[in-house]
Amino acid sequence: MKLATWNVNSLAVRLPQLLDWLAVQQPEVLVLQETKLTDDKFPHAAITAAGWHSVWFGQKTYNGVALLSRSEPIDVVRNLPGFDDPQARVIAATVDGVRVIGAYFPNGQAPGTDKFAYKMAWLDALQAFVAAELARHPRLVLMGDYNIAPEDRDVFDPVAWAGQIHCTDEERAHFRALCGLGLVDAFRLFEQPVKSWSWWDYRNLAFRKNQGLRIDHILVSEALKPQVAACLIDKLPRKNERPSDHAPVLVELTG
DNA sequence: ATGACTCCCAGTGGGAGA
Repeated sequence: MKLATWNVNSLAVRLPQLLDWLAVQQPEVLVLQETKLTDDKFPHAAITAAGWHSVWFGQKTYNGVALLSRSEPIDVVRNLPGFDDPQARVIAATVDGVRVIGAYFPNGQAPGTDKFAYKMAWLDALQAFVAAELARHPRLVLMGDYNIAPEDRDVFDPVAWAGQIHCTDEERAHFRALCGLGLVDAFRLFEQPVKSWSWWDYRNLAFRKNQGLRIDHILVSEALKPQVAACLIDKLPRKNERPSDHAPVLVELTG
């Protein structure tokens, strides 16, 4: 069973690339972030025609998430229950007995700003939600654009980025707290190439120079950990014309 | 170097992203 996450940075722009990628990779489940579409504009028909179920939760201009799956998704949850939020950032569903939470974590802009405070409050609410979901669904995957680089080895220039957004102690503590609920970073279960990133700035020829961050993650529960056979970042879509600034991350579960 | 690029909504520029 292959599951994946991809921040597409506008599904309206990236739909052809998404359909191409689905045809090649054939994931059982894919969660999307930054669809930037109101629900009435979600390209449901094209995705259905390609052979995937889809559920979605979006808004105008910013944010927006979706979950695509080969099997029908059930028990769909949109956003964090009890956390009143005008921003569309979370979609969860059960697919083939696996609870999948897809999330677009807030950017946070910079420490000390209102947006950073929002990120911290959102992370508190996410942690409570994941804990409750784990209690009901031991077989669980939390994946998406975390906007957190967990360790210095996830940053191309850790000295320049020290204390900057995505790399602050507060954000990294939240990442570790999520792991403390009984989740593990699937990517780090395997030997990986050094300088593995999931995002590269559009500016400065960053992709060509491989200057990026690893901020898109797949965390799996302890119950699923023995089934994790592989986890990788697919850099190919970043080489497309008009690419998203993020690459998809995939995990393969046996059985 | 408070930049660089891309997307969006707007409207002939500006905010946000990371």
